[in-house]
Amino acid sequence: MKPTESELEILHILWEKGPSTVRTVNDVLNERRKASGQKESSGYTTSLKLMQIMHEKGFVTRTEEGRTHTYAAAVQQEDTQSLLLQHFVDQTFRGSTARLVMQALGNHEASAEELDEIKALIAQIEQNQSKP
Amino acid sequence: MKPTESELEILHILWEKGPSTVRTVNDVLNERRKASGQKESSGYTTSLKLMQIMHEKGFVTRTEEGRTHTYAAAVQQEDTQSLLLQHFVDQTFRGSTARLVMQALGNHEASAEELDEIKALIAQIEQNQSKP
DNA sequence: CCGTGTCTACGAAAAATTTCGTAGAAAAAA
DNA sequence: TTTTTTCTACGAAATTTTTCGTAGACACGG
Repeated sequence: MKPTESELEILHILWEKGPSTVRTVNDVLNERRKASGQKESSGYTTSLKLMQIMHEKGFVTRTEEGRTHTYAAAVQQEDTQSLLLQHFVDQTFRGSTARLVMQALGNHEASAEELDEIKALIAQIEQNQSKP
Repeated sequence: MKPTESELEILHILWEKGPSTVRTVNDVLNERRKASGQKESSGYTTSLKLMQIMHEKGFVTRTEEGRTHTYAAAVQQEDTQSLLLQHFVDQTFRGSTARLVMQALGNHEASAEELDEIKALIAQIEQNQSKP
């Protein structure tokens, strides 16, 4: 299943910081929102509610430590990104991964190192294609 | 501004088929939805309403021909994809285009021709980087 | 001419997502 | 101990997006 936009924000924090309390997540969330200036800060109970919903959906696990709960991501970052990417490619590029990559490389300037990484990856894929 | 999911579906049809009536768009929409089996078919007035909203938002233009209206995309496909891509990279890969590309190339098998295209593009970018 | 079908406009229901207010329990501070 | 803060639970607003029902105008076939 696909996490919503807000759920994804929280997942990123859990992936990066590891298991965390609602308080921590909410603080980081608001720092980031403040830094980027894209969204409003949200109240504590908003994050709490979201994380409870994510728990119901199975996106996070929860352990009780005394009064407070500690949440941890229950889904892998790469799996989730892969799932979202699939949807995005279908929706925005009508399934053409090549178009997506071209657009991505065309717009944003990737560093020389990143380009090298990508070249290496392509070479590897070609290897596998020639020797199946 | 960013089109919603449904609005994007309609834009794809207008980009591909050129200026079209609501009837045509709705038919194609339902064919595609039926083919992929992902979503339910939607009624005529649903598409009509969506396209009216898109007109208000400026995503499409509209010309009256007798009783019926013909709609055309008012935004460029590449511009829109670029905008959506920007949001998606920020949201899902926290801004790392390189990660996105790696993930995209890693998951889906691109054809040899596509890989060649991408390699050519990378070469071109490297050209521009060495000669700024 | 008359019924039937198709078109637009419009409001509002339905669904999905996000946000918050309040209550009660537990902890911490005073 | 008393007060204040901090937690969870929960329901329900507020928002956004999608869908549909209905009405009135026009066209077309019979």
